Amino acid sequence: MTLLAEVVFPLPLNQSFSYIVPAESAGPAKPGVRVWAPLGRKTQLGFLVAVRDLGPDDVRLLKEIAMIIDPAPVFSASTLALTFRLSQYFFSSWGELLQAALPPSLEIKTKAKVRLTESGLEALRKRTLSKDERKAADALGRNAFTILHLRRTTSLKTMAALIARMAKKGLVQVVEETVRPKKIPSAPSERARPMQLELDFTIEPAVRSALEAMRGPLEEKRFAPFYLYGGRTARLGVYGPLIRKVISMDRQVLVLVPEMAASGPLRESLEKRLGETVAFLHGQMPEGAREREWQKIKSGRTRVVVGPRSALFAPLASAGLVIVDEEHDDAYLQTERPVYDARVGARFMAVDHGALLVFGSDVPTVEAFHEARSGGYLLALPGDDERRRVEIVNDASERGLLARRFHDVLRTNLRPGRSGIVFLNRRGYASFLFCPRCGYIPRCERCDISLMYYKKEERLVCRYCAAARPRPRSCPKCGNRVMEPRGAGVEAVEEELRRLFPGTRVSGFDSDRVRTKAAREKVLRNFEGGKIDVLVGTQMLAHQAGLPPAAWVGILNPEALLAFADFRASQRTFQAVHRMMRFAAPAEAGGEIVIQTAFPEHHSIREAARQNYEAFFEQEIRFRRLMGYPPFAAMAEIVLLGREERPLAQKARELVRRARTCGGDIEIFGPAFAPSSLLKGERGIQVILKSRANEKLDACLAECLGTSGTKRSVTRYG
DNA sequence: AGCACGCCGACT
DNA sequence: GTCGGCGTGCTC
Repeated sequence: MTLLAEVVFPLPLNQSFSYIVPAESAGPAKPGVRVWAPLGRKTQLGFLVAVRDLGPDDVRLLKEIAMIIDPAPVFSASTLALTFRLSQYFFSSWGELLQAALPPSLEIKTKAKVRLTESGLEALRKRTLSKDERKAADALGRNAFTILHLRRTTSLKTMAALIARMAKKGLVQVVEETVRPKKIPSAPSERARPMQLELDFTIEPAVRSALEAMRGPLEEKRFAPFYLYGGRTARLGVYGPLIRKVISMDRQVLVLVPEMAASGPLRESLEKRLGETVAFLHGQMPEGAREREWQKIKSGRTRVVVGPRSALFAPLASAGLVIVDEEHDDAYLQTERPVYDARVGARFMAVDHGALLVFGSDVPTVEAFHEARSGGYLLALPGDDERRRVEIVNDASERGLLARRFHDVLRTNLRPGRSGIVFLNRRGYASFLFCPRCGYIPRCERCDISLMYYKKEERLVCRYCAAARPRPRSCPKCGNRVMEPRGAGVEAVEEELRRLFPGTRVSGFDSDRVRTKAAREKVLRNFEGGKIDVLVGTQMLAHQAGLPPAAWVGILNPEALLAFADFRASQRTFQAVHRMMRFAAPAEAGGEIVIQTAFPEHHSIREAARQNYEAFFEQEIRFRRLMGYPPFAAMAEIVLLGREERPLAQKARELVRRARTCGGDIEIFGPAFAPSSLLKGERGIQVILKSRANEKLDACLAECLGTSGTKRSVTRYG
């Protein structure tokens, strides 16, 4: 009987390919081994995911696997299952997800090397080469080098272009060489290091009852979800004993955190509480360190893993507990390929391992809070948000950039030792220029959105494709002599602050001006050191961790986030305001917050200011129910991408036609132009599908997206 | 993602 | 008249 192998590749393809397993390779041909297999005209690295017998459907000519790389599987059955489920759910490539789950020592990298061809050597002998070509050819000789190496040895800056030209003429050949993975020294086989154990003597009743609630499923080793709704301190008070219990049962623990920066303190405090080392896994760690952590987890020497979303792929043999801390954070969603949401992955994993799934946050997503409450697994803990003194200023009837009341607050606060922060989520000087006579607004030709205005550089810049051009002196349409800036950005706020309060040390913090990590740190150090009176920043500043509490915080127009046509706009606004408010010192320490907005009564802004999540939730869930949005429905947004509108529209119509065949349970919105083209110079047409049942939506998505090879993105909600 | 096949503009 | 642009479709 001929054996067939199903192979997936780390390419953006979501399908598997069947290959014949050579008779002599039947032994190691197990799911989870890496293989080399011919695909098209190349031999590709792939992952064997299943073995089966030749069936009657295999009528096409099958190729043979070229080589089985590993003598034994490098992926466990549970890693295969997890990545498979994620690929199904998010329509991402299984192969790319498996690639993400590989330890550094097993990653195969290719390096492009350049070699002179016979005709290249002859041309060198006959001296028919140009000056630069000759330099490259001399450097090459009979060897193969990388372009980087050639650039260094010849000091020709445009080496890449030169090589491309020479390759076209057939003078050189570019070959992909697989680089043997460096032998990475394995970790010394130390036992888990005992550490100073910090014990909590004050176990709150709420913590005690939360632990009590989780005991049953934990001891029975069955899947059960829980949501710890409460402050960080209280959550940690639950995580600690819970993790200890799981360890004592000889099972492993995965703790997911939103960002790398946030995981340091959590890891330390866990180590203190647990009295043993905690593994830390992050994609941006140096390879050696990542490999060592990986090996420690794999061997079972460390039983607790902390990391951001990619830590989901840590090689845990038997997880008894999966924690997703700060559940509300968008960083759990990987928006680049392969697209997946670690919160969904955490659930798949917990189900697969029969583990406890614990979410934690004091500002949960509306969906998760609702699910937890109606599913009876919401555990309320004490909050630890200190009270903040907040004032909301209505700027609907104000003329200037800063409302008078906002101005007053600044005046009383701008004195030595009271540094503050102003948040405004708008880069540049103005979001666009506007002709007051004819209404003309300069737009980007490629992206068809208005161009941002940078005053100092006197430039207009596209926020998507970064294309820039000088600002027009007069209106290009009607010749009017003035173009007015509209939609003030951080630079305009800085200018205004300097004008109103001369001598104030104002510094900006946005992606345009603090590009590098070093620049960011320098500004933050200066702010900490009291060398900056006012720091004006965008969302980027709001995502910085570890700043000392500011004496005052000004939040300018957070309602801008509500303008997005997205059912989660309110949630986003609430979260953003909440996040920014945390930069201010608590009221009892003299901290002050002022929010300037045109929508002072909007629940997302008002309740964030009152630090009342539950009141926000009650209002938001009513809206979601009324509109039939998640969590009362499952939604998916499909964006078809392409350069030309016509074929896109054609495909969108085809997609809608297919969606209609799925039955009346599916609501279809669109096709419509995707708001603000997502990719540089491309157009997007979107179709939104909505259904009461997630499974129905699943089936319909499969129907709509099944085989079409069009460029697209799929986002799922609920 | 690559890579080949296939139909419309600037050139020997 | 060709060379070559990248739009479209396939890879077991």
